[in-house]
Amino acid sequence: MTNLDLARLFQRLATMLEIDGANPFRVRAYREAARVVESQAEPIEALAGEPKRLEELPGIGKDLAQKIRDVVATGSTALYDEMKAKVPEEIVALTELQGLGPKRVKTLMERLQIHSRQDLEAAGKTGRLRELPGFGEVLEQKILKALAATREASGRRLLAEVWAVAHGLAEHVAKTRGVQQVEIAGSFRRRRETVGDLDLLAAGGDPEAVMKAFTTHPEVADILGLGDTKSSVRLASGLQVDLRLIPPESFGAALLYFTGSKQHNIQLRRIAIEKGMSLSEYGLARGAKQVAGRTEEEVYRALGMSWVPPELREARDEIERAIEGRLPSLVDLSDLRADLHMHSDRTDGRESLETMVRAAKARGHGYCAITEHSKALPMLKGFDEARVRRSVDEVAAVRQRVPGIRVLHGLEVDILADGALDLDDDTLALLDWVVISLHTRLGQPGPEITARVLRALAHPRVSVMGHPTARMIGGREPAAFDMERALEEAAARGVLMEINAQPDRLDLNDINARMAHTKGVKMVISTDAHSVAQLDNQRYGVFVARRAGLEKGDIANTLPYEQFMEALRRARPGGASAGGARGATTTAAKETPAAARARGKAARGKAARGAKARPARRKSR
DNA sequence: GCCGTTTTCGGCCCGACTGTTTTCAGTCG
Ligand SMILES: Nc1nc2c(ncn2[C@H]2C[C@H](O)[C@@H](COP(=O)(O)OP(=O)(O)OP(=O)(O)O)O2)c(=O)[nH]1
Ligand SMILES: [Mg+2]
Ligand SMILES: [Mg+2]
Ligand SMILES: [Zn+2]
Repeated sequence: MTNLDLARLFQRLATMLEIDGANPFRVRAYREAARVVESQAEPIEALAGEPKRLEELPGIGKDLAQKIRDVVATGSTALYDEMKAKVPEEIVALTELQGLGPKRVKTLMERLQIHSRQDLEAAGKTGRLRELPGFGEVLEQKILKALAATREASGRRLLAEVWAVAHGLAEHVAKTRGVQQVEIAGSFRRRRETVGDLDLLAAGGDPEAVMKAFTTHPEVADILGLGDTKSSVRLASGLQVDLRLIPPESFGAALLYFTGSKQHNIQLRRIAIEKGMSLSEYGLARGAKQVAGRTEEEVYRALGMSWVPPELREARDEIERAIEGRLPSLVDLSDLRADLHMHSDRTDGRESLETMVRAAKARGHGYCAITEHSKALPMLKGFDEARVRRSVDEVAAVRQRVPGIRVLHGLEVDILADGALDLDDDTLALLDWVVISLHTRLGQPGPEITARVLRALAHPRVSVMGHPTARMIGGREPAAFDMERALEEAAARGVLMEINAQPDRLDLNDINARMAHTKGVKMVISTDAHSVAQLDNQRYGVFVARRAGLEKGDIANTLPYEQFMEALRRARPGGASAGGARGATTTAAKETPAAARARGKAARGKAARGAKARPARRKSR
């Protein structure tokens, strides 16, 4: 049972308890346990086997720890079975409909024996909902409308998918007369990989005029709520957008509130209470006296801590660190100097190798790697050994034609079902940069795929593991290998891990990247671009890194070229890059060691020196 | 149900909008 499965069960149990009328704080405890379980990098299953480990998690005490152990062992726990008899599991999903919370769902269940969306729709269509206490005609219509909307239209979306519309709406609101400031807040500002809605914050202007401008935007299909300080709309695409309007003197406190996360807000508010104050979106106050509120910094400072970057506001350990002044100095997009995972039309990319290299250079990169697929993916024209040999000259030619950027001759080599690599060692030796990836047999059971990954990571020519789990957001589940062991192996062997920046991959994700960091693994942020436009996705990878709390020094492709190659040589003395990729048009006269090997010449000298300079780190395990 | 250099009991974040509530509960952010 994965952490996500466990979290979902406790989330469901919380709602069942809530519908049953349980103490709201008890309900909150179950929700909090679900959140904590979901945010753990290590499998809870494993922790459950060791004494006291679960109880060490915040928000999980004796009781919840035991219930988690029950679920891990048997798939359920007595309370869950008991609640299931009272509150059918299917009922829980009804609370996702707007306007239906635990109380009304309880009424539906008890008065009309409604158990499913179908039951609810039938009752609505025959006008039976409006009769119920706490219901009415308006709500009945609202429910019918919510039922008609597809799950997809109202579900979460990729951050990249809403990037443009978010900025468009913010600009629209900002143009309204009198409006002084507009920010996109919520999960968007925290750069979560998906967002449930958009949350806009504005200050200044006449409330009526601002709300009117907002709700009459051409994309707005439906107005869900309309007040003086807060309105909600649904766009034609189904995306919900909330606008909060606040006086300028409260803008910082409001931005803090509206950025969240909810749990971060609650923790800050508790600290305010401890200090004899009260925090809301209007400001931090001692009694009737405003203490802070114009800027976020002001509020954090008044609470005794430093400003927390939005990406870290997830109620993990950021408040503790902000108090102690131990917040990381997060990596920034402008720190990146390379893109080390790119495809061209030689395999499944859209543009030529030269076009991709020029585009990487135009984005300010000092070096890049071209990494076509290998032969395990014949549909994508994956390279076999002969094709790699021809590629050596193709890359050399591009180095000639595009001065000012170093080009690593790389490949994205498939990890075969047994953990062997898709190309022979002599061929791998032609490469400056070896990305290894899982693309096939992703459904292998945990032990099998763990062994497969560990074997692949142990290959001396490997530079980096690409999109490690192969998950697709909203699609494929992550491969079931033991990430902790894989990261330990990578750390011991100096293999890098990729943070793949494709908006629907983001792999490693923030949780795994955080664990990688604690294991001492360095990472690279790469776009895996199949077109020039996709080179701009790098920022989404940076967001993942920032959410993981990573600094510039944790990301290898922030290094200048020479230092990057030197670090690779040190970390991978037997590796693909042992000799260094010397090819660039500026030094085109010099042959790269890889190229030399390609023509059967010895390039032993440089590789050996690299190895001698610093032996491989080997961590005992 | 969790938690604790103020507590092992008694707190647990705080505010906006809606509809039917005949004075505010329910839901949501
Ligand atoms: N203090 C407090 N703030 C809340 C609460 N619920 C939401 N907020 C704040 C923090 C949230 O980040 C912000 C926006 O609410 P959303 O429901 O849109 O959540 P968020 O954007 O974080 O995630 P999302 O991707 O939309 O699901 O409002 C709450 O119960 N208490
Ligand atoms: Mg939101
Ligand atoms: Mg919202
Ligand atoms: Zn791939």
